[in-house]
Amino acid sequence: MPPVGSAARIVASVCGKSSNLTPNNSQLGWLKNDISKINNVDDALAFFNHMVRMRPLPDVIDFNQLVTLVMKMKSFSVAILMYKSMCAEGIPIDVYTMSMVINCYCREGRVDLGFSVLGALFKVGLMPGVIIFNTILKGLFREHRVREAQELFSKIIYEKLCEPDQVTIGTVIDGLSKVGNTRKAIEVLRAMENGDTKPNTIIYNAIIDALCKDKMMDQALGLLFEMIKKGIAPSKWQEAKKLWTKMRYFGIAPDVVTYNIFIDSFSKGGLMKDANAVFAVMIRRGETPDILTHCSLMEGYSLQGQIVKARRVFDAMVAVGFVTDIIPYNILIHGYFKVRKSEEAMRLFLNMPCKGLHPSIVTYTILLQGLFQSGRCDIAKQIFSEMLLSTLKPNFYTWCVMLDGLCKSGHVDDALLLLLKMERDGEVLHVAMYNIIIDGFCKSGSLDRARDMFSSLSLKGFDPDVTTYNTMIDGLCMKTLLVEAKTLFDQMEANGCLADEITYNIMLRGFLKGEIRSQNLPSLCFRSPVLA
DNA sequence: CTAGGGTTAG
Repeated sequence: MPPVGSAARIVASVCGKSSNLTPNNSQLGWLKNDISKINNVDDALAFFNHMVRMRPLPDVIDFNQLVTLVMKMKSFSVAILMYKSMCAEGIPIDVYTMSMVINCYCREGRVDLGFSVLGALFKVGLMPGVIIFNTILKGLFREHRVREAQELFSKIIYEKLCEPDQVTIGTVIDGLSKVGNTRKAIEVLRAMENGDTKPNTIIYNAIIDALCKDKMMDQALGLLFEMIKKGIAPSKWQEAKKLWTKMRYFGIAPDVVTYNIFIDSFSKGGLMKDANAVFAVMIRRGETPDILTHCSLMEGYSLQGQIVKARRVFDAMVAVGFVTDIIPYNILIHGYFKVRKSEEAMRLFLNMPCKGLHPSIVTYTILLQGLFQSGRCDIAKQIFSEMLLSTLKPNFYTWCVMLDGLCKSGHVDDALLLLLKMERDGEVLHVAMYNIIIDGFCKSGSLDRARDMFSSLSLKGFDPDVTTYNTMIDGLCMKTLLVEAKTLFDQMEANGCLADEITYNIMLRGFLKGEIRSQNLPSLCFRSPVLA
């Protein structure tokens, strides 16, 4: 953590004195008026700097309002800087200020620092209320610290740390749902239905969303096994429908979010008829579709390759001024690449700045992936180097797309060079990146290099994952090195890495293709979920 | 008149 003392000077040096938003205390209520006019972080910082220097000091509420504004702009680090500066300058702070700072830390994935502010809060004799506990609960779930979140929830209830409310229980239900523990989430919901704090729309939405996403998982698996008929309705989906019915029984109205969840889920599952049916219901019940509703429909059509329909939704969104965000662009660009219309995708990309929208790292990642897939790897490389000169930083997905694109376009050595450069530059690396290179080696006939990289993984501090093994086993099977493949398969299980459907498919295909009725085959068949 | 929970893109 940076030292606290110099924060005010940092603020002062960052913002300078160029702002035209200078406090003017000639009239009563000037401060709130001016704060409400601020619409960017620089002005907020400049205004904060002036407030700090005013005598008498503005009220703590004024400071809090400014911090609220900065948080709405998602500039959490700036809000934290303001808080530290206030502490250093001896400006009074209250529970509101501290709860916001705790939230800032939580939103940045630093719930640990949130706890330290909580400690500071106790130290100055303040007591956290239910809101602060809710914030911390959310922060724990956000960092997948489910155990600790559940423990805190228990403490809240059994040690009466505070009186839990709808938000407390909603946060817990949402957190459990998001890690796939819908069973437990529904348990909490049942308890709630019988308790004093009744569930509301938000709580039902959280579970319905989780159930819909489970349905997607079922569908994906079904597709993988090529066993499903269209319109399959797995158990989880029935559960979602039951909840939907139940909501109405309890007199809890579905809202835009509820409809969006269903539309999004149907769209992603390729069930556009159902998505449109829900859309119609939504309209009939007087709910207004929003940006997300349209994005979901657009994505649904895109995924189905119905780019004309997707474009129609996009144009309709533009017409009503809905396209204030890059996400619709990203979805449509992805859609054009999907139907191999890379020129139109590029055209959209180049047009974004004219609309005052700037491509994000996600846009670039979509673009690079599309260009590689359509065989235009020279342009991809060029755009990538241009991007490196901008302020956008490649993330995990971007790196993977680049490495994979280079490998699949026959530039395995360039991919390796890129990975080595990433190692040198201290990029955050992941075993998935090595898997891509290993696959590239296997597919380009350099099995030895694949083996070398595989065995060097542990030296670099990475454990092979199921994909690493699958890749290597596949490479060995391709060369009908079945004994070595089987050895690796056994080693995989011995190392506690569980084989998945893909592993079995690879093994079976390899052994069958090799026309070797190995003694291992019967046992493989028996254990394969495909044939079981 | 200031603090907390739900649905979008790679």
